[in-house]
Amino acid sequence: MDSSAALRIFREHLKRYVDFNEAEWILFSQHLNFAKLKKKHYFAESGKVCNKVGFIVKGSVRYFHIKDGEDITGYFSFENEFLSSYKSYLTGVPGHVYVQALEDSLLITFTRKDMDEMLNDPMLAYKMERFGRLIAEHYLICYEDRVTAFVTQTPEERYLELLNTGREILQRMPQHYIANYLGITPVSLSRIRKRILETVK
Amino acid sequence: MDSSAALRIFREHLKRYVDFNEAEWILFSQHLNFAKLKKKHYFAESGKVCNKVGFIVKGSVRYFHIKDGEDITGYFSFENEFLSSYKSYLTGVPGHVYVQALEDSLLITFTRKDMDEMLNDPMLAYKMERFGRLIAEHYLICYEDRVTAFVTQTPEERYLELLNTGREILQRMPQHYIANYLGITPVSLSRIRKRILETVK
DNA sequence: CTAAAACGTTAACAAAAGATAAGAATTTGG
DNA sequence: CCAAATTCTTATCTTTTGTTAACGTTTTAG
Repeated sequence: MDSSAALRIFREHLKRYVDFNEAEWILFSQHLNFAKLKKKHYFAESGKVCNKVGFIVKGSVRYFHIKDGEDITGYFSFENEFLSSYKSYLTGVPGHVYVQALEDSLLITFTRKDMDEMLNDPMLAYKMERFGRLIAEHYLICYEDRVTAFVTQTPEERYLELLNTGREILQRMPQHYIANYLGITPVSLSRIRKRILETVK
Repeated sequence: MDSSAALRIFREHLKRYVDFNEAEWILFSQHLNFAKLKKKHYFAESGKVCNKVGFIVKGSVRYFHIKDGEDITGYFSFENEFLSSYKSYLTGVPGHVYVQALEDSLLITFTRKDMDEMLNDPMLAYKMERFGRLIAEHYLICYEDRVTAFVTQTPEERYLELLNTGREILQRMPQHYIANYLGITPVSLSRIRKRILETVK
């Protein structure tokens, strides 16, 4: 895929959030970069400031933390989703999360510096504030739902819900990552799956 | 407390996010309402669309879900924080959460309709987009941290962290609400507390 | 192609959490 | 002021999860 095809995909996706006119789009796209992220390479690392946001044109990433020497997967992103170590990007403080490509991926990125320039450019400021608001609101809802699931559901219920709504995760992610994502160990998820199979029988 | 004192507090708090000039502030404040919410009364209810956001000048609220006839507390808000059934407010769809005053509370509120008017008013649009963006980013970070805690920490670790960072919750909320907030039962939290006390000895 | 790594299941045991109930202490709401 | 409700702890029992290790299968990387 070439850059212009990637740009088209990105622009199409952004229509959900903001409608840039031609002049605005030209200004905006001047601040965009294209990046290939090879499998297992990092978009963000714990202990480092993440100064950019990416949009996944092709590929996928996982977010993970390292605790007691073990890595624990907390989230995934796929095509047409954004990725960043958001807290670090937003606050400028080093993050605690690793964001790693799960396959060779194609990204469109912009830096915090570019975003600040756009937020300060009278030609773009309004649209960029709006863009930022709608993206943040979108992910706020995602995280709110996830917290609710942890508070109100058992691991088994969370897995059953994933069976209904998380096709992409189920199809594309190994089971031990999914277990972490659900807040349990891989062994425990294996048992839950067995339990469900026996109940269905 | 009278309305103008409440307004001053609100304006002071908003400076963290947006700096309104006098003309903007006059326009903005025309869209604000003052509301007293008596203890145990609801700001939002499951099954209903929540069409407003509030700012707590005085008081506190808890968010809870009802599952199998039991209520499960998921979150709290105190003075100088916003409250809403955000997903419902943002999407216009009925929410699944109850937001209830824990004490007689004083709120400043605005409706979704008012916010939309402001977002469409050329005099205010830019500042309101910015306001919305920064608020959403703030709560996005809160929820991201919370999800990370559920994925990477045990209930005991989450409680120990609350001991370090959650003074307000610990001091103002009964223990069984805190247990729910941590994703466990009240009985389990009581045991964790006992375990910690015995370890310290 | 092949050795190494990664993945998923299962087993056995320990640790933790859920469910239920009882009882004491505290708070509450007329 | 007082009865009722709430809150917290504790005990008992059951269920679930964590931990560790083993094993076969699949995937990966050189």
